[in-house]
Amino acid sequence: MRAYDHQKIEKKWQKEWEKSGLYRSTEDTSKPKSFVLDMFPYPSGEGLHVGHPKGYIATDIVSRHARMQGKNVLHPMGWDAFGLPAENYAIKNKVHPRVAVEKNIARFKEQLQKIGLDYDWSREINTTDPEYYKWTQWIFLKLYEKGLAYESFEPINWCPSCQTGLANEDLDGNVCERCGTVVEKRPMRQWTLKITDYAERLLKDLDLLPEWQEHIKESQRNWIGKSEGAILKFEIVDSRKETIEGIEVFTTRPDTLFGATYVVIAPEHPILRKIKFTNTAEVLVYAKKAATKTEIERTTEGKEKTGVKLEGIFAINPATNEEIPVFAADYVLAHYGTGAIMAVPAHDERDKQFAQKFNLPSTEVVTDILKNSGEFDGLTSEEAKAKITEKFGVAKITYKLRDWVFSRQRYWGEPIPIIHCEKDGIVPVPEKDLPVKLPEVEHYEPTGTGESPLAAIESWVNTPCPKCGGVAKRETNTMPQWAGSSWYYLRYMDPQNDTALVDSAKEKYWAPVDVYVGGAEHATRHLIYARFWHKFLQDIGVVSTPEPFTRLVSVGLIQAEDGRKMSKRFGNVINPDDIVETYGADTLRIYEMFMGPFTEAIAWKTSSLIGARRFLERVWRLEQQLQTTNYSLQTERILHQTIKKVGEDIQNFKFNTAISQMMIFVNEAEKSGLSKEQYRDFVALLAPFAPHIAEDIWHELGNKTSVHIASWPRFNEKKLLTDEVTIVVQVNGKARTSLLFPRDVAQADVEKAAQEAAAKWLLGKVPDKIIFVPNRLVNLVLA
RNA sequence: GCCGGGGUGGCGGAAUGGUUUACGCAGACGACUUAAAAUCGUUACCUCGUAAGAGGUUGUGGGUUCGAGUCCCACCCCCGGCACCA
Repeated sequence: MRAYDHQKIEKKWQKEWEKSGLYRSTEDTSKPKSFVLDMFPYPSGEGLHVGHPKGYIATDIVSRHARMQGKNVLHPMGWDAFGLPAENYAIKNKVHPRVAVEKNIARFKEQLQKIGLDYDWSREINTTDPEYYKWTQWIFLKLYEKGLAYESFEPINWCPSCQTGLANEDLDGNVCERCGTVVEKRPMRQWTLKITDYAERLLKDLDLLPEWQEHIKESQRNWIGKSEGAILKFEIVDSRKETIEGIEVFTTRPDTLFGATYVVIAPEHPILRKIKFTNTAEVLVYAKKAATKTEIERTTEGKEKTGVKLEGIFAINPATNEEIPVFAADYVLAHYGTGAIMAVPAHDERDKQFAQKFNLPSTEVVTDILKNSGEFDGLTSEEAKAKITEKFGVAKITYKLRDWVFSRQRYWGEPIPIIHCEKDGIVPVPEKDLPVKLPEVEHYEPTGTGESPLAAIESWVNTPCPKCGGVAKRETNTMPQWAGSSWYYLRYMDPQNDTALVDSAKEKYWAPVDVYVGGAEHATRHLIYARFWHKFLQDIGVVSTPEPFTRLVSVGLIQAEDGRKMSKRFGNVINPDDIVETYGADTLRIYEMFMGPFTEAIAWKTSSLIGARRFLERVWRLEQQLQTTNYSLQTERILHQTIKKVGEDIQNFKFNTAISQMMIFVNEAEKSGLSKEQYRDFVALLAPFAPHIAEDIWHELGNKTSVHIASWPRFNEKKLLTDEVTIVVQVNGKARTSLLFPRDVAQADVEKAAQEAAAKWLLGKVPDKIIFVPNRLVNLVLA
């Protein structure tokens, strides 16, 4: 018998597949399409560890299965190579980011190819390729044209370690997601994208995505943070009761208006600098102090409320016409709602704490229904919300989602295609001049000044104004890490096109992505940004669907054997190259898919890996069990069960149970023998999981073309069932024994036999009731 | 605090309301071998019992049902998202 030499086999078939272009995708409109996508990696310097390929193996199985079902498959791969990880690596290792990225990509690609993934490498993309980022810049110009990209000067999150501004999405709480440093607030000029214009669609269209996992949709809902409420206007009066100003508050509880006993304004609110009160100096000191507090201080002070009363003025509760005091306090956030609230201590925990500290009155106005609320007494909260809003204000919806801070003061990113002209102000780079290429620089370290290192390259910065030809400078900020990944799936459809982002016929054929697999950590980052850009691209006619990804499956992390994250820092990294070398790519693939449910996090265990290898060796040895004459009916039945289950399980990403069913088949085939046809069908089922060994056996069985373009085996419904069934005999719901009957045996026959078999437990009594479940069980019930 | 997902042998895990622990890892015993590895076979939830067997068991406590890991109620614990967001 031939030995199972995984190294020889895997090398041989990988070469063969590449030579024959087996996995090339074409726009073959005669066939149904299947676009299977992985979140593309950023090529870090550490190379892959065994956790990375888990998702790629899954999409590989799904795409191979689709191909065998006669679908036209697009399963591409590329590199998300701009951004902080690549740049920080480059700085640390003192190599140019471009050089580092090229090297890392080569390494990643080599590692991926060893695993035998069916990527169409002719469609490989790289976000740092000018031919690619030309279109990232083009999208920015379109956003600018539509008023969705704007310059702003608001204080934003600044990472003192990465020395750049960040978007809210780049934070974990109040630390930089990349480096873990606590961020500061820093006012600076920046480019911002108006994602908030799309908040409602991003939220509502989650309903168009029944095939997304609920927790991802839930994260996005939380992140968008929609609140429905009202804006109510309170007059501000001085001590002579003369109106000096009005202030708007936002509330989700307009029904509690009669219980509003004071008003709180955020310390940053401009009205504090506009109106006069007797203790202006004290208030401004408080405001200044609040502004310098970091988020950490504001939230870790035990939520002890602080604030200062605005002396000499009052607000008028529009419902009660009572004069109520006004405070500045930092528990009210300037950037949410209107930056001011009506405080209802009886019905809000925070207001209650503040009221207790400052000894303020509290009026209960809602129990089951409204009370102490004048004409609204007796209404339910829901009724009162509508009526009070109507009478005293306007309905208003707010979102927690903030506009996307889109500029980075770093070198390694797409240049923002904008020119600042002394005369014409902001002038977009004309489309024909794209791409604006990232220039070569000697020093690419961040400057920390709020300018990117590009600002120092005068020959690049100084450029004539496209409009007037006069003196102008280029925008020197670059785009964030997430820009290139916000639309890359479209480029795979048409990677070489230099006249359009994507040919519309190709887009109509491939879109949307059928299955998208990647890490759950992208729920509120990449996946929100990509949905935003996609909707924008739909609005300008580039794409034809409302959502980019029909189905989203998040891959569960593979942790190190010690239960921690696999990281060079902990010295617990397992390199897939070593596993491929020693056990083979097919073993690695089977093991990773067999470990447990695909979406769950799970610890790597090298000692369990051997089970996957043993399984493949037993598959290999089945050749010895081949029978030329009569074949086992048992084997045939389990084969058909296996065909059914493996097909269904692949659809449902239940690879672990698909593999265990294949193991059950092998156990049976070893015991009872199998025919050549049965072996052939089984190898076809195995092919998506272990493509090399399957291909090798397939050819050994005399097939001349690849197993990977063979037809997926069909099962016969009639062959799934046994002729005999085991019927469980229960007495009072407790299993006592079991009996063998022909399938579909009559109830009366079973009842009779069961009572005899269970005589011992019936104690001579006759059952009061008999429950019969055909082909499954009989339950003899004694009262 | 709000929301989402979980809790089953020594371990990873399976299980349309119908014999809990499939499949695999680790273990024990046996076969083959001069020996070991590999391979094959047997065994294996817990308690009591020499055994035949009996009883118990899916985080805890209730409920529905002939029958509950699965459905309902309450609680405990773990993982994830949001969070002074009005």
